[in-house]
Amino acid sequence: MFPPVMVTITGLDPSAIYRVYMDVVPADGYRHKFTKTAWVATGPAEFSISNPPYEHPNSPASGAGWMGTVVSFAKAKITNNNDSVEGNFLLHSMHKYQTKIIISRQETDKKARSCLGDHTHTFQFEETAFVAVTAYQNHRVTRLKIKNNPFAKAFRDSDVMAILEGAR
Amino acid sequence: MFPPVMVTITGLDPSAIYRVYMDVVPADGYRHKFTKTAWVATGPAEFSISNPPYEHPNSPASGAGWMGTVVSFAKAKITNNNDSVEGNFLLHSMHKYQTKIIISRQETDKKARSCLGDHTHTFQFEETAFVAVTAYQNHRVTRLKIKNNPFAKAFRDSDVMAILEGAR
DNA sequence: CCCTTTTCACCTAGGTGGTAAGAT
DNA sequence: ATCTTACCACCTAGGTGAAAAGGG
Repeated sequence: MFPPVMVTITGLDPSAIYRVYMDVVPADGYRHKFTKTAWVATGPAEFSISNPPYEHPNSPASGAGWMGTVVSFAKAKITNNNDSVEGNFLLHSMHKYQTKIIISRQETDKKARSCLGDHTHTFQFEETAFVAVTAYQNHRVTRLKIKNNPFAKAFRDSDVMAILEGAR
Repeated sequence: MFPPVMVTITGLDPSAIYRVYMDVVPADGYRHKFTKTAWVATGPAEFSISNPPYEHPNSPASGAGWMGTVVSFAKAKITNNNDSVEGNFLLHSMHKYQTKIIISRQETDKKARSCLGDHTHTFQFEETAFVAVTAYQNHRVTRLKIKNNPFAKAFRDSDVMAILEGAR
């Protein structure tokens, strides 16, 4: 996923141990289609696929560790392939999703561990909503990605880019 | 370090949490020199540098997790540079070292945590001994590395390799 | 017609020993 | 003379969108 979801975390107990997850969930109940300049709903969504949350590679870590830096989920991957490796989010193309961040405190006491809900908080960010595609539908998105992703440098400062800019 | 130190671990409590470390420590008290075909001691060692053990990236993990696979320390690095990043082993060139594996069980009970020695075991492997160098002294070592390290493929099946083989 | 898959050139990022120059 | 440093070509490994081919 690019650009990656990046969060800063505050308010943790510095010495407690936490696991941090990112989840990708349906943002609405429709299938979408890109028409001219905007996405429009074209019908009901496919049956939602259940994906386990992606655990951040730094997990588990202390509250102090999580709060010290920007937590980036750059390694999280999405796919439309049923045979994809574990750890990727299996999504429906042309469907709208958004991301959640889950922060779960690890209890050392076994009794406390049984009531897990009390120590887990979920944060949903509407601004992360996106439509999954197999090919870009909007040249402005393509340009945004090429401009900002280091791995797309080959497509910057090129004739293609100049033409796209001119066509804006 | 190549070839990497690789270990298999047995006898852990599958559900307990462990941290696994590799340490690099002096193997003797001498400075060495390569003469014709063998390393010989040439005098007393430099003052030993203290390096913290390298924690395996999978740490912490359950006993079941550690025992399921080969534990490889391929990412561990050695250096002779004082300004090197944290996490590298700072060694004296022309000195002999060997590696240790440290397995430490994490106690949830705070009282047990205070007497850490009881739950930490160290394993020293004489067969991992090596002399740190800034340039290879022995063509057989060079050949061994080129033959087995994927990143040295450029030097395989080449004129250089043929010449070295002939000179054996 | 619309969406998906495959292959590609072109990057980032970083691990090899060789080689020549530098340092003591 | 001996050891060290800096730079290099050449790899592994994998993340980009473009373009052409495939599928329903």
